Amino acid sequence: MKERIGQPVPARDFNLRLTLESGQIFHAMQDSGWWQILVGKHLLEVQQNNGPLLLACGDTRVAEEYFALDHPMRKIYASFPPDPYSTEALNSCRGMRILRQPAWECLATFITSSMKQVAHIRAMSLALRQRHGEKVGGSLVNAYPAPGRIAGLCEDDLRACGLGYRAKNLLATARRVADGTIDLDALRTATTPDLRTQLMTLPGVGRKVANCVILFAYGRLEAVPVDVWIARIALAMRRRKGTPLALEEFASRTFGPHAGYVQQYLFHHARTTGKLPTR
DNA sequence: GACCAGGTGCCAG
DNA sequence: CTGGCACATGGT
Repeated sequence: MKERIGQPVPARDFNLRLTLESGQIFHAMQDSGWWQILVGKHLLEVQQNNGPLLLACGDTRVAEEYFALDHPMRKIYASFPPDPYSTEALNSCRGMRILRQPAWECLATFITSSMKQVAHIRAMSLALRQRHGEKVGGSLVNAYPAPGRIAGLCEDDLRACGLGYRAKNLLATARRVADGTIDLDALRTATTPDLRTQLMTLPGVGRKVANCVILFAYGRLEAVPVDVWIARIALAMRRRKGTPLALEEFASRTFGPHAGYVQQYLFHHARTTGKLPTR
């Protein structure tokens, strides 16, 4: 049991555990009361007990950026829709942040997420990291394997990590990133529609995965990934069937300017309680 | 065993 | 444009 103090980082309206367990990232590790989170190859070791974020390892600026401590939470909460279900989700998830993830690991992880439960996504992510990622000193998990690394593997190497039919997609996308067919960094300046169009050219990236990357890695807080839970919720609130795209447009309209935040709170609330809006 | 999971891509009508 | 189906894997 290592004893560490940790440098306090002011963090109002921030709930570390909730944020880490909300289905945005799948590789956070607990180590005797501290959380280890790898941001690319940068190790953060943090904990929170009813107050500031305590940082035992890692750069303060990296932590502030990654945990998005600059997000204007009061303004975001004020923009939540006023219906009872959204209010309930807000109250039960207060302090959950939309992280700023490195683009590649976010993209890759959500390619592997299709038709998988959160626990399975985590298992695949950890297998990929431990078998093919670079070691990082002091970290229980390895870094997410770089595009070039995955590009050099074969489909069976990825299937051995539990990816199933997703192996082909991750491999093909890794090769396109590695050979420069798409430049994830250059896309930062693209408009959201252009960004989405570009991401959706990649194998295994449909509208939902693209929106996850747009929200979780590119910080476009208006993006709304429509998965099975959000579809159920939107259906119950809208009381009219529709295509996934129609449901996304409904959500974008109804959830307001920070619809991505609302989406994440509703998703987590629904997934963990099983409750849906009552019409 | 059936059913479901933070979907995507393809094909028929 | 829409609906239906295959695609791997692992857990109730």
